[in-house]
Amino acid sequence: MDVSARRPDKVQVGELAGSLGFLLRLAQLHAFEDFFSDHGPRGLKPGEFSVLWVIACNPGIRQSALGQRLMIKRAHMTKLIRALEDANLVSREIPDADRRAVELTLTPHGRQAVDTASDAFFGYEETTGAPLSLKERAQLIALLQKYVGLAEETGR
Amino acid sequence: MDVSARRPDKVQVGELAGSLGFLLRLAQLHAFEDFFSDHGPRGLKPGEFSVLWVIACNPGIRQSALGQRLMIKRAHMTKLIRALEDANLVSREIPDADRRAVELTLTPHGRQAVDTASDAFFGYEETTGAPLSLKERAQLIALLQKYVGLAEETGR
DNA sequence: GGTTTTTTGTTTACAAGGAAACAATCTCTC
DNA sequence: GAGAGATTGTTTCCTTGTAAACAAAAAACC
Repeated sequence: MDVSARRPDKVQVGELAGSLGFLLRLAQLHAFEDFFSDHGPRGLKPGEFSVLWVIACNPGIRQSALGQRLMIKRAHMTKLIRALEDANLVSREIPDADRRAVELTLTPHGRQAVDTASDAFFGYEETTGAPLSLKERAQLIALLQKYVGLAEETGR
Repeated sequence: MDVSARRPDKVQVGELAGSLGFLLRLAQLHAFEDFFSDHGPRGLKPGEFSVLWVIACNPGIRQSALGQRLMIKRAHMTKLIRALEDANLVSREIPDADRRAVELTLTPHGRQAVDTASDAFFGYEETTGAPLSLKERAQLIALLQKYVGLAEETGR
């Protein structure tokens, strides 16, 4: 074998380069790295923003439904929502119809935080996707939407 | 607002559905979920397998180079390699030419583990990608390769 | 109507992964 | 060749996320 193994850019990954799971992991890390370096800590972290955003889109949504759509486990969701409640961004209400559940709404402060952050988040999204052309980026997004079962539900 | 927010399948995510970072996170979780449910705990976890695999492809590779290619931070890499060494799967050797570095090789036991696992891993990969056609899946993989800078290096 | 089963959220204990400070070695410059 | 600075790996502490056991309420069953 040669000495190329010491040069990071010459590392061979063989068949792994065709593995969907592997590529998705790499791509996600890549996207987050972009996000944090460029965009910087503009207050809300991506996870927090997505939770707030979805609550804004679905006022009164339950923790379980939110967690299923965002693929956040219940145990973790509890902590997230608690933290957001402590930060006075969301309010929890237990409906009379089902007293196990928790219905989530944004506080005025939360609504304002989402408003402020959404420009930065979605604006950033436009400019990312470095080595891809706009067309390729759109194609990638469409395929991912289909893969995760999120197609055709955007605008409705 | 309507009551649809309680039905997990009716949750609206708005513009988030077009966010590359969001989709990548969802897709990765989706892929891992597939993997663990179907494939089950066949010994090696995905992360461990990929590390062993890349060491197999690049004998004598250094921890830093491995970490850069796999996007694993140095602090974490130390722990991973330690665990793999304790399991007698890799061996660490400090080269005379640079005594800071650590060069990694598979032990015979490690080589055997990769051989056994690779069929399961790559075989599984073939069958995954549920709602996508074979063509779409190939397209997705090609786009991801380009996005993460892993194109054209597969077969070499 | 009373018992079982399921759903929903919480708690606790842990695993995965990262940031920052550190020590050792190498490299570069003078 | 003697610092100054960069690289490599390790350690410690912290954040993020998960698994499993639990409690409370609803739904299903008989």
